[in-house]
Amino acid sequence: MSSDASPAQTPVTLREVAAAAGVSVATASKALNGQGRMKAQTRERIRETAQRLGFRPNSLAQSLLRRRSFTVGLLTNDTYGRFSLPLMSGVSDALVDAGVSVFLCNVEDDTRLAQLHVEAMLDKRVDGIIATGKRIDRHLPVDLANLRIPVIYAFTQPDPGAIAFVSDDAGGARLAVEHFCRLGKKRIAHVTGPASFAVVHARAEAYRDVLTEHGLPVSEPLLGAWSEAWGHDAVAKLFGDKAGREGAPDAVFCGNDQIARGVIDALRERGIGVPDDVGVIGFDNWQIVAEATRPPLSSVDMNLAALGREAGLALLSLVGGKPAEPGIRKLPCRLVVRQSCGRPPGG
Amino acid sequence: MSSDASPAQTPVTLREVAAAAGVSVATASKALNGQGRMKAQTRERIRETAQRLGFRPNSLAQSLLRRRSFTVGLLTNDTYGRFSLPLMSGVSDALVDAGVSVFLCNVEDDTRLAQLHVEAMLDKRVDGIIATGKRIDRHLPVDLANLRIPVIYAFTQPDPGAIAFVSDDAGGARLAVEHFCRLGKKRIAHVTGPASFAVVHARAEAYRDVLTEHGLPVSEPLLGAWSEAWGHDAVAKLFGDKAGREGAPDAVFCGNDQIARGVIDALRERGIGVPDDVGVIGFDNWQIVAEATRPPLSSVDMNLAALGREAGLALLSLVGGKPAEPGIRKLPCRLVVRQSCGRPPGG
DNA sequence: TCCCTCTGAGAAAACCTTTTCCCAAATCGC
DNA sequence: GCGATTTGGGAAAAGGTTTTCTCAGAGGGA
Repeated sequence: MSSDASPAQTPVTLREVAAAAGVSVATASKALNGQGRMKAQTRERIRETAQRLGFRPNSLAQSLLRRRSFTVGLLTNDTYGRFSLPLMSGVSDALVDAGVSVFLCNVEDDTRLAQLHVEAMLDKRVDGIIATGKRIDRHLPVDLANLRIPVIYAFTQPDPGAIAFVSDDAGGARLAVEHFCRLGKKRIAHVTGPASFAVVHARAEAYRDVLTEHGLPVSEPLLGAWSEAWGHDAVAKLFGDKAGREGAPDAVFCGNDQIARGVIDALRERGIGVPDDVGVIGFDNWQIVAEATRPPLSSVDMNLAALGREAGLALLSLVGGKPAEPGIRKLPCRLVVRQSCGRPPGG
Repeated sequence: MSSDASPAQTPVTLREVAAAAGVSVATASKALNGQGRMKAQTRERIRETAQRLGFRPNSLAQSLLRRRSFTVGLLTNDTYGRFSLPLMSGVSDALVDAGVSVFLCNVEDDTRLAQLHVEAMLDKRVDGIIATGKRIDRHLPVDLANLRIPVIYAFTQPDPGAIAFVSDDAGGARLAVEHFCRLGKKRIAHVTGPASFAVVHARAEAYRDVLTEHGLPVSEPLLGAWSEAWGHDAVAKLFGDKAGREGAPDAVFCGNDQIARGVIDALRERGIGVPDDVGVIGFDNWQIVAEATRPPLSSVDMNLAALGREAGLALLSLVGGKPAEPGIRKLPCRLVVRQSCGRPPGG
């Protein structure tokens, strides 16, 4: 019904609607926007005419007038990454209801390219920019500090005085280690990534804190690569020479899911049962990995989509003129329990 | 140098440049665009003024006038997918040099959401749309057939009469199987995904063709899920009851990298050597999986970034008014050789 | 001197919508 | 019946740029 959907070669304008309804463009505009005063009957006639002709206002013209384009730019250097994707999805989700579209710009680590994209976005009068990346402790290769439009940082290192949303890595680590404690694990090891990552230290510290709080022995975290291979090697270090398994860990908290997968595979190869002999928890909750491990991997989820949503809403609020306190907001992680961490003693 | 980069609260307009240079806006416009006639000295003075004030033309105003917005929409239903991402990257790469920005719209499988996004894009006067997805044999949940702007399909099922770019799955399968043949493999198996996927049949047929051409025995492809677990199970079926390994395969061509990973793990658990006893080749070349298998996995790459580039360039050409033949273009895959497929007999 | 052609630059329309101001007619109070 | 208010709707400016048209003056040829 409605919309004679003839493949109109050129979009119908307000002027045409007005002519068809026998009124001026001013009246037509007001009728469609619920502004101005006119007979209800006139308003209805104009509405029907617009509907019949399939009129849709030209967003470009509106933007020009309102100085508001209902577009935002999303800048990332994480092309293939699994971090920025859920985040983007959250951003988009928060914005679509406000009629805001998202320009996606991947800038790799190329300053020139980043500059190019930012200028293109400014020229197109985006209402704001969300900057995101693949690491919480690295800048994008471009300066967004004095841009005269609002900028929100998400999952990337912000400029000083800016507003940023990041995951609470320490909190996430606490979730994992405390879960082990609740399960009665006594010797909990931590195998994680390289020292060059800030999150490695944040999580390691939380790991130590929780163990101390519970009066458990703290063994130094094992730092390595973010890879399965390192998880494998770490098991050799943790369980290697021990005759029997006297002092060996009964739980391993891993810095990401790939390490966890390596750990689980290596444990199985040694005939050590997961989760009965040793519990394992990963980080990132990368579904496709977590569900492919045997048994399926319990993992800390950074709630990146939620983080993206928050960032989107914050930007929207800023664009709407509401001021906001600068600073870094840490959003909580959540523990997704599958089967690799073990069941409670009584369960 | 240049650009007194005061954090100007409002962008500088052509009118201000003109005033500062003591000319009319018309002259200023012509000076900056290399149009019209004027003294070289006048032109230069205007250029310098614009530079000094940091003038950048308002893209919205330009678009309104030119009826060309230098934006395109990228529609996908593959939020987290590893398919659409490289593809997007290729699209963006092809367009950025033309000053074209990309609206990314993820529509999941939600018709209402898709409709919403398409209308938002049309309202914003995108110059064209690229539709992509996670499957070559499925439509997006929205009709893009009569849109009065150009549409290109990439890695998704096109409407009839449209222009589409897809990977040549049969060709990709040939690459893999022929490689096995060159390595002297004689009993090549095929473990792949569910029958509901068109690519499963395309690849299986190519698999059969190549074996027949080489006079090798064809065993029926094993259809299952796209998962590691299925790769595991398939090995049981292929190598299971055989005492010794008389009739067992000496090579397995897998429908994706996860299946291949399952196959390799299962073979190792049985003490069967890869690649010496059995060669394995995967599909998709999902780097993070392919490089984590032991040994690293040889795999067929669909060249999705290149595919995205082609799609972007084709759209650009269409937007530029050049007509193009409708139809489906298949772009070649390439075989990425790592260590799982084996070395040539003489090597 | 007269007519013609360049040269250099400005005025104004166009793109499409929104909003402010304005005005004529109708209604109301008395 | 007269002034004051309300009602219904239009004219015009604004947003920033591009492009077409116009025009004054300068120079050239006869």
